[in-house]
Amino acid sequence: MDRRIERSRQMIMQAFIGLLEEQDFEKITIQGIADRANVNRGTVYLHFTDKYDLLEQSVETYLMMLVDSCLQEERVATELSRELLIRAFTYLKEHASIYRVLMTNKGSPTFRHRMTQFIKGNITVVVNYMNLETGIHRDVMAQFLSISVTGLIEWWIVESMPYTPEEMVEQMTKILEARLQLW
Amino acid sequence: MDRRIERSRQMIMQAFIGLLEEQDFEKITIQGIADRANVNRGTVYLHFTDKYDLLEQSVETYLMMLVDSCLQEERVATELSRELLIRAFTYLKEHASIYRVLMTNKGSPTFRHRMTQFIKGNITVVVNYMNLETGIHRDVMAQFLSISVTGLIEWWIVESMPYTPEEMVEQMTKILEARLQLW
DNA sequence: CTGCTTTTGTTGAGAAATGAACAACGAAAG
DNA sequence: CTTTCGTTGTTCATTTCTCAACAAAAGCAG
Repeated sequence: MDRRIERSRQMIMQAFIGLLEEQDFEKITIQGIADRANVNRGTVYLHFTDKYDLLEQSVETYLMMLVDSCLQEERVATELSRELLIRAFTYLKEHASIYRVLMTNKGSPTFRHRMTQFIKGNITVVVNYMNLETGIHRDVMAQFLSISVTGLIEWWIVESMPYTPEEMVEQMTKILEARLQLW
Repeated sequence: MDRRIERSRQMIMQAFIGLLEEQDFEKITIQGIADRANVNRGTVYLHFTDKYDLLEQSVETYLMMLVDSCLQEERVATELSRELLIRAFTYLKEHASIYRVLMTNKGSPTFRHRMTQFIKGNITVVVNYMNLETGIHRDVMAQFLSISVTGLIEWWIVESMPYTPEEMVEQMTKILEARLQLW
């Protein structure tokens, strides 16, 4: 397919995220986005109907890029492997500037929400293969795991990644393998 | 003017310099440049006749960008001001990856040569306003100064900029103001 | 409220970039 | 030597992007 399309979309979304880092979503203008992307204003309308569509598509695109980065060869995650998680953390670290904006932007909780949704979809498959102790419902387990992973990732990014991807995954497995007796 | 032109030229030249950093000039292919620039191979031919033209134009363009960066408002340098030199060093530092390649690439001494030429052109004006001690010819003085500046800049870049721009300019003025008695 | 400016979304003509195809050439491999 | 193989430089029809102009809506100062 014509590489101008992908390039224009990329430049526009990048510029948009960049502006989102500096100013409030409502303050951002199409003209400003076009200027920063070094693209004609009309080109923005060629790919996105308006600001809100641009936000939505950006969220979706960057979520998919994150997913693709850790589902390299397997294509289907039948198990929540350590390597997969490490790849995810590593990718996030490499593109921290973008994902920090998407994660922390209070104006739109869309990205974190969509991310949780997606992780839950995948984790549900894994949970269905698990041997659960009696009394634990699979849907509760899936919800618990996905919200935990998302939450840990968000914390890690907000805190400017205080641990390496490996350490984070190590921590997560340790926590999950431990029998937490809080009461 | 159509911003696609400038953008394409930029992307191609950037990709070219990037490749020049990794491999020998003769080993570089138009296809490789196009790939790295994320541009159709035909587009390269739309702007440059061949590899050699691309090298020439890159040298000229990046030299002019360096010049523009330090001739911000004055437009004409009637005096070799400290500020002008600091701006030059600072700009070089900011775009070190590009200018290191252009400066050190043994295959083509073109950039350093053109740079010396240009500096000499400007310094000649300055020298004509100087009060010279008897016996010093203005053309010799101009040649001496321009080759000194270029040489110092080259050394500074090759050595990975061991001093700040301010320190370098300070050093230069000290050297020039000193009465060197070597024999 | 009333101008005044900025931003928006849309249009059309024209320019630039695209992919695909081509013949020609040199280099490497059999 | 002949046969691949990759690169080159060029062409062409098609698509995308650009610029400029426009009317309408939104934002804002007096």
